[in-house]
Amino acid sequence: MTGKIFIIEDEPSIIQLVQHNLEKEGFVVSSSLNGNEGLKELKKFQPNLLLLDWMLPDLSGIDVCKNIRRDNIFRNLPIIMLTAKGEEEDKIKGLDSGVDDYITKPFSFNELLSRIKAVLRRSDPKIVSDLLEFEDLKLDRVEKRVFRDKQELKLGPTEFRLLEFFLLNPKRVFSRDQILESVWPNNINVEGRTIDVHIRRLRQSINTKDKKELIRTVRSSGYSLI
Amino acid sequence: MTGKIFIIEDEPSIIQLVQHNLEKEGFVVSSSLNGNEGLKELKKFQPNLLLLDWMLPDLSGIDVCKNIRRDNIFRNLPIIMLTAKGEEEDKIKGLDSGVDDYITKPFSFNELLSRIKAVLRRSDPKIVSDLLEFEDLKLDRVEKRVFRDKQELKLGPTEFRLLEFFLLNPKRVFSRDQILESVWPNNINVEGRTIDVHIRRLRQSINTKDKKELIRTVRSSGYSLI
DNA sequence: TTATTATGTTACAAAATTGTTACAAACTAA
DNA sequence: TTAGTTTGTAACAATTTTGTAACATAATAA
Repeated sequence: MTGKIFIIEDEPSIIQLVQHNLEKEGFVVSSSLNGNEGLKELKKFQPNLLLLDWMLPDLSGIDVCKNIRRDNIFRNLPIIMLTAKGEEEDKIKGLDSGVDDYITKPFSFNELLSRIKAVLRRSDPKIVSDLLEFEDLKLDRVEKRVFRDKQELKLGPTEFRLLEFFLLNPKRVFSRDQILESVWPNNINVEGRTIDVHIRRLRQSINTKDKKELIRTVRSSGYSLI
Repeated sequence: MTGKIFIIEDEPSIIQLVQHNLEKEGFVVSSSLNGNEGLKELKKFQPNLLLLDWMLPDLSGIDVCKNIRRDNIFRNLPIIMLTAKGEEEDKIKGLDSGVDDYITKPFSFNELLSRIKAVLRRSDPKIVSDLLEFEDLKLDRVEKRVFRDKQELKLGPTEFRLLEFFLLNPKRVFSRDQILESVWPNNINVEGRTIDVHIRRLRQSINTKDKKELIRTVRSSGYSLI
């Protein structure tokens, strides 16, 4: 999961929720609170998919949509429309607005995620791959398996989640706090050197002999894949 | 059941329901919300069967159907039309539109499934095979019999459904919740270690001596066939 | 250099997860 | 009905995983 998703939605709480969860899934996410600004940002951001609210303070979602469909570059940008329940569902359907899917609020994040995956699978199957790769490392999120150069590695649950986390943003340095928040279950608090020890365990698991170190320590900052 | 099914239908809730259940049955599924886009996607997706809504925002189902029947490659694509109740039933029947079957909304999923199977059985009998296989394991869904390498195994009802479930998605890791939802009858709630015990029973039944273990335990995640 | 701080490494007990067995209740077939 | 299956759950055993402390080593600053 490595695509870019743009959100145009005027409710900050929804953006907050969706953005945070999508980033956890490995997407790069950006957003705007209104239509006009959104259209501008869109071109800079070059997303693989757009989440578009139906009711916006300035333009309507439909206007934005039409605008995009006229554009040469973004004509084929997949769009998922967010609508409040009962909110002119008929209009959305009736109008040939070129929306790829729509979902009515309130929705669960998992429901949204599965639709995003479905739409992306149609437009660009590479993006929704459940296989994370980095150098000679492969992690299969469906089968829960990890390979280094053909050879399967045996990781514990936390080691697996930790590696999965790093693979979603290779090369990027994460602080211990960031790692904690993303890898450990919510409202669990571990303290002290716990993460260091888990890093050590992960290192031991993936560093088969005569293979180069893949986890870099950035002193006083954190760790990263390299 | 290994075929590909494409859906053209403008109500996401119906797509959601049908897609989810068809995938449970082992089909690969993709969809579009309108006729024009659907026709394009169709060619990329190369389905074995098409579920086509009668009322679409742009083209009518009939238009789509005619369009397909003119196509050289998809001339013989089996099509099942979905219609709202009383919605011009006569026309559909009367019209020689080249539809293979139709079903009126609302319909039960099982009703749809049996029609799909019937149509597929005519067009491509291999696809509706009721034989699930994995390595040296064979499960016959019609005769309700299981073989491991020629030798018949005797499974209890729950063991059978459990194995059937795993065979529909071999290698994939399922959580206990997912297993519960798919294998146990709806709104039944079992709790605690029930699933683990059933897994143990299934293991005992299929692990004839000197055969390798086929069910993998993924700690903190669930189980999978392997 | 030395002092200080951050990270690596090891060990271990507690906690969590899974395997296994047994058994009573529910269900089936005859 | 009765005899035989099947099912859910509890109880206990075996195993793995986890967090933390303690000590070693490396990096940095003074």
